[in-house]
Amino acid sequence: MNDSTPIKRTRRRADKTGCAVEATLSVIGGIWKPVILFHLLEGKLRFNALCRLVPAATPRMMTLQLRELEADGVINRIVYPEVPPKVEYELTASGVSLAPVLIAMRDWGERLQRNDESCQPD
Amino acid sequence: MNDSTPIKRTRRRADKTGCAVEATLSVIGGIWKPVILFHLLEGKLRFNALCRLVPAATPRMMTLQLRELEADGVINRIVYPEVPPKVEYELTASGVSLAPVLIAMRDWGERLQRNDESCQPD
DNA sequence: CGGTATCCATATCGATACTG
DNA sequence: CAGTATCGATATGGATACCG
Repeated sequence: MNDSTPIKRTRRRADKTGCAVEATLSVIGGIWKPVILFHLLEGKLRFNALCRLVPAATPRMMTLQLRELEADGVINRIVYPEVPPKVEYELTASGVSLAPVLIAMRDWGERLQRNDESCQPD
Repeated sequence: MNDSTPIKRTRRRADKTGCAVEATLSVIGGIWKPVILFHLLEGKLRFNALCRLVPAATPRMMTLQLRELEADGVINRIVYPEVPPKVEYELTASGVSLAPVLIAMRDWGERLQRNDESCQPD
C-alpha cells in the first residue's frame, strides 16, 4: 500500500509572491514530517519509537524525513556514543515554535475524524 | 485514465494511533493545497487568478488539487453558466475552519523568510 | 539499535496541444 | 476562460538485505 506523500521537497522559493505559507511547506511539507514533529512535541524520541508511532512510514522514509527536518533546523539528532547505539531526536527551538501549526492541525483533524466516524463506523 | 485518476488519496485512516495530524494531512497534504486555501481565505477566486497567485503550479496541477479539495469538502466550485465561462472557487465552512492552521503556517513562514533573508540578501 | 544501499514499481508532474 | 488529454522524465517510496 502506498500512502505516502505526493509531496516532494517544495522549493525554498516561497518568495515574496506573498506566500509565507509556501515557506512553511518547504519545511514541513512532507506527509510524515508534521506527524513526526507532533510526536516530538511531547519530548525526545528514539528512532524505533518514531517508527512505531508512524507505522506507515518505513525506516527508510523515516530516516529521509528525519534528515531533512534536521537539515532544516527543526530537530536535533543526538547520538549517544555507546553500545548498543542510541539516538534520540528532539525539537530545536525552531521546531518547538511550530507547535501552533501542529496543534492547529491536530485540532482540525480531530474534528474531521469525528465526522468520518459518524459516517463510516469502523 | 493514467493520470486523470491521480493523486493517491492520502490515507483517510488517520486512526486512533494518535495522529489526528494525519487526518488533516489527508486533506491539506498536497503541496499547493495549503497555499490555495490560504489565498481563498480572502474570498472567492477564479481559476486563472489562482494560477497567477501560485505560478509554480501548472494549470493541470491546479485543476487536480482543486478537485481534491472539492472532494474533501473544503472548497466549493461555482460554475456560472455564461459565456465566456466563469468559475469561482470558495471555501466551504469546513475550509474556513482551516484558517487557524493556515494562519499559523503563514506566521511561521514569515519568520522563516526573515531568517532566510538575513542569510541570503536579495 | 539505528541505520544504509540497491533494486524497482508506481505516482507525480511539467510541457504541449487541443476544446467547448 | 477554464479546463482536459497525452507523453514522457523524474522522483517517490516499498521491500529486502546488510553493516557498525
